[in-house]
Formats: sequence, C-alpha cells, structure tokens
Amino acid sequence: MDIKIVDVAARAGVSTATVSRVFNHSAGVTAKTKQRVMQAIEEMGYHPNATAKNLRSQKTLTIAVIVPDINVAYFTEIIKGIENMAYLKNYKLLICDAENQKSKELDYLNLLMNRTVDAAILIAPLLSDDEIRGISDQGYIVAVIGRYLEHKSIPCIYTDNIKFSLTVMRHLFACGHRDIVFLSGYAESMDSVERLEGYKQALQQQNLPYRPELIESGDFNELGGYDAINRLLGRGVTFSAVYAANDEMALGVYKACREHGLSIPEQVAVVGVDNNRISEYISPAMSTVNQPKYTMGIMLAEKLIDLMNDNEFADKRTFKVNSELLIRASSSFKREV
Amino acid sequence: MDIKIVDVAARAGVSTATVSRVFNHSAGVTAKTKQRVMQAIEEMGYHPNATAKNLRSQKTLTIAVIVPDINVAYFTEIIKGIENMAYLKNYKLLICDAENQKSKELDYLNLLMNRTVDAAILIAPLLSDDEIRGISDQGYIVAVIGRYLEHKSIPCIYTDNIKFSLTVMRHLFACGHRDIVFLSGYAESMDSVERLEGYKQALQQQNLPYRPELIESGDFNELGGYDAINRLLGRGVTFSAVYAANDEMALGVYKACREHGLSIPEQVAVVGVDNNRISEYISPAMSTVNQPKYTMGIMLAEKLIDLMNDNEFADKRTFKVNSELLIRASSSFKREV
DNA sequence: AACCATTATGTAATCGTTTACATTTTCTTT
DNA sequence: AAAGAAAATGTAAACGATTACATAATGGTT
Repeated sequence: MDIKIVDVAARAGVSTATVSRVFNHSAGVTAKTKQRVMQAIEEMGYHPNATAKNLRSQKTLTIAVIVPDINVAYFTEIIKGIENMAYLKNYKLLICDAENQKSKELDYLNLLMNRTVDAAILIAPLLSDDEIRGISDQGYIVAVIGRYLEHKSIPCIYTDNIKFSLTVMRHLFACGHRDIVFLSGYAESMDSVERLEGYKQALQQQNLPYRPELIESGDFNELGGYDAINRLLGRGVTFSAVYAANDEMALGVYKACREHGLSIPEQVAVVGVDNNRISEYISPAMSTVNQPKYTMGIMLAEKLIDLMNDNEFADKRTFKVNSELLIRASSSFKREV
Repeated sequence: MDIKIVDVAARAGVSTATVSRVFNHSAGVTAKTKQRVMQAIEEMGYHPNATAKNLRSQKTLTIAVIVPDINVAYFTEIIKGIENMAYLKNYKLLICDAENQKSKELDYLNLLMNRTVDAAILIAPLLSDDEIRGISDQGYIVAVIGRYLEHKSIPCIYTDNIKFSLTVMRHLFACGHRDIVFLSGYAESMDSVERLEGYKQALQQQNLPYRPELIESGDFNELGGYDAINRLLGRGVTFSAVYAANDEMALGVYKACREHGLSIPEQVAVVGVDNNRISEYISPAMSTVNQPKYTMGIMLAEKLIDLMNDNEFADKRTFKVNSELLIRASSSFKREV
C-alpha cells in the first residue's frame, strides 16, 4: 500500500541508491537528477519506512522513559523536559508507566534488550543500584534521574535528599517545632529512604530522640497523606508539624487537618516536597522544596543523546542539582518554645 | 554485539527456522529439539531483534499518543488508561506532547506515515475534523478522544460538553447566580468552544443576555485563571460565580479571589471541569464536572487495538460517556435572588 | 522390509532501506 | 579528439527476523 523507494526510483528513472542519496542530502547528485527525484517524491508522497531504516542503521532514535507513575506531576514535569530535548534532537519517547512495580520496571527494560529503543531513562527507579549497573555493564545505555548512581557510563542527575531534609527540619526547628511527623512515600523508594535519613540526622543534630511513632507512610498520593494523618490522630499522637515526602501527600494532610479542626499553620505546620504547580495556589500556600524538574529533564536528555552519538562524554556524567526550600504560609507561624 | 538467531541456531545445531518456531511456540517441533534450542536461547541470552521482526511483520505494535500538554492531569489520567490496556495487549506507547501547537501535532502525525507506529490516538487535538478524516481516509489508523467525530473508521470517545455546561449553569442559576463569568481555555480548543456554547445556550434558556464582558480566557492552567480574574476585577466587572473550563484555571480563580478578599462560595461560587484529584482536597472543596477519564483511555485503547487486529468493528465506534457535576463546597452557597 | 503418510527440519525469499563497490558518464587536458 | 581524472549513477549485499516451500526423517501398516 505504501510507496516504497523502488517506486520512486522507477518513476524518476533512477536507481534506489540515487533516491536514497537525494532524500538524505548526500553529496554527489546532479542538480537535474535531484530535481527529478524530488518531484517524484513529491508527487507520490513518499515517506521512507522507519523500520527498514532502523534495521539498516541499527538505531531506532527512540528512548524509553520508565517512570513510577505518570499521574504524578513531578514526573510529568521531568518528562516534559526530556520530550522537549528529544524532539529537538529528533528522538522519540516510549513512555513506560511502571506503576511502582519492580516487575513492570524490569519488563519494560526488555525494550533495551530487543533493541526497541536505543536507551532508557529511569526516573526514580525501584531497581537497586547494582541491578542498574548490571544493565549498563551488559552494554545497554541507561541514564538515571532522581537518584545518585556512580558508574562510568551512566549519566545521572539527582538532588541531595538528605541535605534538603536537613534544611526543612532546621526551618521547622527554627519555628519552634519539636514534635515533627515524617510522612514517607513508598517505603522502598530511595527518595523516601533518603528523606527519612535526613529527618533522622536533623533530630540527632538537635539532640532530639528519633520517635518511630511519628513516622507514617502514604503512597505518594493525596489519599495516602490523608489516611496517614487520620491514623496518627487515631493513635493519639500529638505533633505540631508535618514534613511530607511530597506535595500530594501534604495536600492530603491539609484536608485531614481541616476535618479535625487543626489550623495550618497555627496548630500544624506543613512542608511538602516537589513544588507542584498547585502548591502556591492553595490556601494556605504550601511550603515545599523545589527542584529544577524541567531543567533536569532537559539536561539529562541532552547528556544521554550526546553519549549515544559519541560526542565527548567521559568528562562529566553525574550532576547534582540544588533544591531550595520555598517557605510559604503553611509553615510560617512561629510558636513559643 | 547482540546474539542473533543464527548464533542460537548454530549453538543448538539447528536452522534459524527451527529457533524461530521454538521462540514463537509454533507447532511441529520435537520436544527434544525444542529443549536443545531453549537451552541455547537461555545460555546465550537471546532476545529477538524487534526491528527485524517489525520489518518482516509490517507491524510495530506501537501506538502514538498525541496530547496537548503532558503536564495537565486530565490527560495523564487518560494516558494511564491507554497505557494499562496497551500493556495488557502488548502494545507500546510513543508519547507526543504537542504543546498546544498544531504544527507539532502535524509533525508527530508523520510517525504514522513512516510507519513508526501502527496507529495514533489524538487526545483533544487541534486539527480540524476534516483534517483528521483526511488522515484516516489515506488509510492510516487514528482514534480520537475528547472530541466527537463521526467517521466510518475512526474510533472515538467523548463527552457532551454542551450538555454538562447546561447542567453547570442550571446549578448556578439555582443557587441564585445571574452574573456568571465563563473562563475559557485556549480559544481554538474544541472543548473551550463547546463549553462556551453550552454557557450561551443556558443563558438563553434562562432569558438572560449574553454579556461578552463576562468572558475571559486563560491557557488551561492556574496562572491563566488567576490572571483572568485579575483582569476582570481590574475592568470593574462584577460577578457572583465563575465557571472555569478546567480545574487548573479554577484553582487560579481561588487564589485571585482570596487576594481580593472575595470569599468562596459566599461571594463567589466556583465550578471547574475535569475533577482533578486535588479538587476535593483543597478548601473549599471544588465543584467540578467529572469524566471517567481512566475508563475512556481503557475503552478507546481496547477498541483501537481490536480494530487493528480486525476483530470485529463496524458495529460501534463512537462512544459518548456521561459526565456528572460534582457539587462541592465551592458552589454550595445559596444566595437571595 | 517396503511403502506411504505424517511429522520435523532446512533453504532461501522477503520486509524496505543504506552504502560499499563497480560501472558509466562527464569534464579536463593536451 | 583521445585519454585520464573526476563525478554521477547503478548493483547488490547487508540489517535480523519470519515463513512458504522443499526436503528429510520418522512411524505405521501390510
């Protein structure tokens, strides 16, 4: 059904090689021939078959983006950055929603093995560092975003979870808080682990005990945050601040507090992470930790594509980006100590 | 570098045909041979090259999903549905963020022409109905979501914008509102056009005049809604209710109202569209129109894949799904008339 | 044991490009 | 105008799987 290169060649009265040369702007074609071929291409509406091209060139110009959950705004902002750079560099994006399941993540990695894609970008993966290194060592091109991973050939961009956790906690300490709830996301997620670690270190630096009863976890979504607070209150735990591992959960905290008549920030201070677009629009505006999500996507995609095209690399492959705590109304109330 | 079928064949001491048969569970292979081949496959870690397979089978098992903006939650919920069904049916998804530009949308459609994908799903496209029909008539497989489009071979799933606009307006009328602002998204978007049309019809049914000064537009995002309200107030327009074409803009309305000391819902009622997960978590909970986004994705993807595999079709290809107005606190205040 | 029917396996064409190499044409130079 | 260099074009072999068809092996029947 489709027009093939032989059809165009026949119509223009040349060989397929010449048509190919014209289409790919290769040198060594007479202006006259070129013109004739162009016309045939035009008239017949020829579109070179991408699969055949891929097979011959051993490239698909496609990148798999494996993400824990496409419904989380944090990830889509990163994806937007990746997509913009990919579009610019003529790459396509295969989107893989792992749905927070390691099995699905692994399954999607087969796209690398069977050469459906040239490379894979893992966003906040569930796979262990060693597993990821193993894939790279087998010769597959992978890049990681949102997790620190040292390896000679894995581009990686991340932010220091422990560091910003310390910043968040110091801010809460400065506001007079001592009983601070930490609301983790998926316990297996590295982000959760590291943010909790920062929470613990902060307590230690302040000579405060680590109290497991102040730790709860949700699923990185609104309902998870909401339920977590209800569980805490149900257990009779008292607290004056909540540090949630992301904004979605923090929003759930808002609702739960409202329902229990706890005013934010007077009775409960709330700090989230990720700086969702909505967090500055809600009331009270939510304090949160901002990461340059879009830029991270842009940077990583560019680095990865450069790597694939052998344009220099070795120099630098691991990038730490800064996060900044945005103090808004939800944590701006200073209490007496 | 990769292991090819010939390598496996050599190792197992059989022909490539036999290896292929074993791998694809074709009948007619001795248990003994099968076992030997399986072992070779196992030992060598053979993964059949997808590109070669695609070229031979003239299929890529890939669907392009063209979306106006990957950062809008409404779209990602639909995408999630599509992805879940695609995963189930062994299809891959190429994600295309058209960034609300028709040019980019058109560009991405080339993926159909060059057979990078077997089909394309257009979510709330900017292309005209005729343009979409034209693509289908050229023999390419397309499906549309979020827009009504009648065509013999285009699966389509949509909701009746005009109808739910009427419902929203009647609800606002019932609460005593007469000066109702309509906040449109991109003016070119069909959703905007139809929702506005419903707004107009509702006024007419109520014998109220259509007042252009009550119409503003944003870009379907928070800032757009925020700016729009500020423009209205700057112009000295008075109103008691805002019907925003989506929840993101409605959230911007929340912020603008707050800053101007207008309380929701007592002084201004707000209704959005899409039922973002956040809308029930903010305060006051936002009235909004719910669509079965996830299900729409699931249904359309299934229909499309069936179509591609020639499993019956003709019967039905256009689906209208119901939207329901969720009345929450943001529009639950009844004013005197 | 010879024959035929059945089943298992192998051979080679095919999918639609790109490109190394061979061949032909054009252009210089004398 | 002939010869040689340079440029344009063509031929055919890849890329790595699937599969129609040909062939070989097995099994059953007499």
